[in-house]
Amino acid sequence: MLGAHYRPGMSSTPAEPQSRPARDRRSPYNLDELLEVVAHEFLERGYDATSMEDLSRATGRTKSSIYHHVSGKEELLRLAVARALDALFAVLDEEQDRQGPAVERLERVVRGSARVLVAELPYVTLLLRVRGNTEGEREALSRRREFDKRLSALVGDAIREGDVRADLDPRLVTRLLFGMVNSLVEWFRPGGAHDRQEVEDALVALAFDGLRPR
Amino acid sequence: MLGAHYRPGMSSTPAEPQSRPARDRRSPYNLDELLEVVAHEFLERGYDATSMEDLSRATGRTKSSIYHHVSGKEELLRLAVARALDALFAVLDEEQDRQGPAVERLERVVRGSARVLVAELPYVTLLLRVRGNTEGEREALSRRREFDKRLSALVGDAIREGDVRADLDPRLVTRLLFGMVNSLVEWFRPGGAHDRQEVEDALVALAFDGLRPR
DNA sequence: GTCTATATGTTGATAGAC
DNA sequence: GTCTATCAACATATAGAC
Repeated sequence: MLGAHYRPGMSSTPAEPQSRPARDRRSPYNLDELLEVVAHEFLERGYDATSMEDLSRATGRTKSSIYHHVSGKEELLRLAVARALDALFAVLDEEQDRQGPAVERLERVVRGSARVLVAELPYVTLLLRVRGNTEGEREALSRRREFDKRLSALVGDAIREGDVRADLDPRLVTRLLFGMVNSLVEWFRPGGAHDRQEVEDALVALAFDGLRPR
Repeated sequence: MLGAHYRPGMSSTPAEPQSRPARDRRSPYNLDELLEVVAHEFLERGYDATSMEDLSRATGRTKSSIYHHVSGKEELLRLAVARALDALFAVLDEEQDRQGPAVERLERVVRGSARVLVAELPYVTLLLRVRGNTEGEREALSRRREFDKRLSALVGDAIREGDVRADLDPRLVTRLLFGMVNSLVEWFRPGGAHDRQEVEDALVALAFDGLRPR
């Protein structure tokens, strides 16, 4: 049965003496390109189930060559999730010192987050799967909590200004709202059934006006 | 720093010759109890990062003893996620042959799903993290897709009956709605800041009526 | 049903030539 | 900056006594 009991490292060509890449996918060294391939591999099998051998194959370089550029597997994850966090914070920072009702800033943050999720899909997906096993992951979680706190404050402002219903706890609302936004990473794929704009609009429509026709 | 750089298997007592349990947590063999501990361990570190050695320690049994009852680590995951799937399908099956408007059945399914998520939190969380690495995981994903299909049909019915807005794609709405529901597993903890009923009500309020005051 | 002991392979990472 | 070769630690899983 195809793929049954497949485990990373259970190479299909065990005769191969070492980690020689199957084909030449190399290009002049470039961290961005390396991270792109690495993130893809981490997503496909999960971080822990992906071996440096897998990364070697996927990047068309030997393990040693990868170790020449980064300290190890953990740093690769750290670099990938930092990319996601930087992009997400950029959205918040842009709205931070803007004028206007909080509810409008909130809507723009929802749209901006959705756009970042789509634009940086692999990196954000990795970020959302981080569990805090290592120091690097715990730092990422800490930055995520800071992000969530600022979101919560924004929702709180919108409630106080009377543009968001006041019968629900702001922290609870924030969690559910961005739980919905973040769930995009579970199914959204570029070129899939729904395009970016349609998803963004549906997200805002559902979040602000709900399922029932008005 | 407590737990810094902790990795499974990096035992804090490396002098220990073998997998002897630190304390006696054993009880007459019981699959339910075993699964409960196992699910907890899988959640804490992730499935791949949890070794049989970790499970041995956590259950107060040796690895061999665990292998006496199950074929291996993969079967433990299979049993755990099957539990979640059975509970979720039970919710749908209960509504399946009920009368009344689809929108009311949809609300009950949302509430029922949220209740299952909370009641079977570890198992559902594991289910939602399954990526399809092994045959057992792929079977779980297949059952999940079947579940999502039935949800989508229910949303479609509610739209046709005019009780859910018709300007949004039913599949897209289903994904966002249950993305929000499923996001509970990321933060809900029994005894935490919010209780089950509050969360359930907020979920339904947000889903059906949205953030804006009516 | 639990244990001790061990087989067998993979893992992340390093040494050192080119 | 890439390679070949290799390591020590750890993984899943099994054998067989009690």
